[in-house]
Amino acid sequence: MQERAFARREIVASQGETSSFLGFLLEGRLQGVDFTVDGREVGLYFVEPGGYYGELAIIDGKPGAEFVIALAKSRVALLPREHARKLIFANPHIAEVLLLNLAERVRSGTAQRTILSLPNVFQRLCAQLLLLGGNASLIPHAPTHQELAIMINTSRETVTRSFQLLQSQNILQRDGNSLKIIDKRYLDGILNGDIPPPKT
Amino acid sequence: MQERAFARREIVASQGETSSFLGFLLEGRLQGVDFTVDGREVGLYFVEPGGYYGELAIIDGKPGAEFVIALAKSRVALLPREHARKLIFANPHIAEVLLLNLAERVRSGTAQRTILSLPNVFQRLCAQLLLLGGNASLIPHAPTHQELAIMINTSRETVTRSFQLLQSQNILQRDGNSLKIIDKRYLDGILNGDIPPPKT
DNA sequence: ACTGGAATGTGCGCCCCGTCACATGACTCC
DNA sequence: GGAGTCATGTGACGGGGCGCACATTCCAGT
Repeated sequence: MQERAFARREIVASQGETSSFLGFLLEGRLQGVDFTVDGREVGLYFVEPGGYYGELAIIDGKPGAEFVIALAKSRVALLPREHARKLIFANPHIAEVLLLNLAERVRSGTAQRTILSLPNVFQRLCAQLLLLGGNASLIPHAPTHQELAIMINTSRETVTRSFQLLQSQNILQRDGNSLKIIDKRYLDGILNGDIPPPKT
Repeated sequence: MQERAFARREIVASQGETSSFLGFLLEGRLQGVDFTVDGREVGLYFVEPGGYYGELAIIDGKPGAEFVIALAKSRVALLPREHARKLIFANPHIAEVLLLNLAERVRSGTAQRTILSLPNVFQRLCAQLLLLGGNASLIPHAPTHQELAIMINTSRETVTRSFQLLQSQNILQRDGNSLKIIDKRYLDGILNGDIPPPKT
């Protein structure tokens, strides 16, 4: 298993290519992105340290449906495809783990889909922030406004404006490269409609 | 393996319940739906005959994240959970098939996500119709406008209006319960921007 | 420390489409 | 075959937010 480093904005895996590796993210942050026919970027998922990418190609041998891009300087460990396949099918235990992981992938995809259905951009942003934060209140290597925007189907400008609002209300705080969620309850409130999304 | 029939609009599997069956759709059409906190319906996926639902619960034992509803009168074959699990883990070949199927599920989820990123409703509708049709030009048991609307994040009225347009241009044709795509090239054209989406 | 590029911040006009309200048409079930 | 329910059609209105344009700030690399 070899290790490789990627600079910010570097392409980790290309759409249309059958990756010959299963990649584990050791450090940094990755994003799966697709492009619509008209050139618009679409954010599919984030990969956090401890996560991985490229399982689909390992399983079905089909070319990747998306690009994987390093959002921050990242280190990944690469497991060759054949090696990975042997590992999986020789050991039913590993196969089960993989199944569990894939199931988790489907579930997180569903969660993201549900976020997208929120009619209001501000709500979508709050939901995405909660998802990013998980239980922790600190989000290291925070994605840029643009990277967030394509995840929640909106424009970069609108994300900026929403951030302004959140920061001025002391809900959110920027700390260099990280993002700190001060008032999680407010985000929750926006999400389920207890607090109406602000006008401008 | 027992068989069960569901009437239109009947709930096949409930959100929050750990299903104890893997269900194969023999006939009809199912839809996976979720609800946002504010009660809005969200369409996640369609299940066509030959497809199945409830694999996630079989794999990870967690409760279903969504409802599964019969869009038309449907028949399903139910395989008990423990039975399914034994089948899967006893036979590495079956496990691989399941992995392949799950991978396909992830890929189709990604495709749906990409559709959602199209800024124009009319484009999203055309994309969804192409996806529904697959290679065939006939869509049996066509979903209602409402059911389509929640798949592509729009309102029922807008779908109706778009349908009016498509039918008046002889792109699409309704035939009772089925839908016939007359001019597939037009839909493709709308999708990749060769043909600009009509104004009203 | 400089400097160029990236990221963020902000005003403004326009238009798509969500929502409401209601009409009409289609199917099912007594 | 009548009645009630569900699906489809259609107009009017209003606002959210996209897109454009530009200013400012941050930061990495030399």
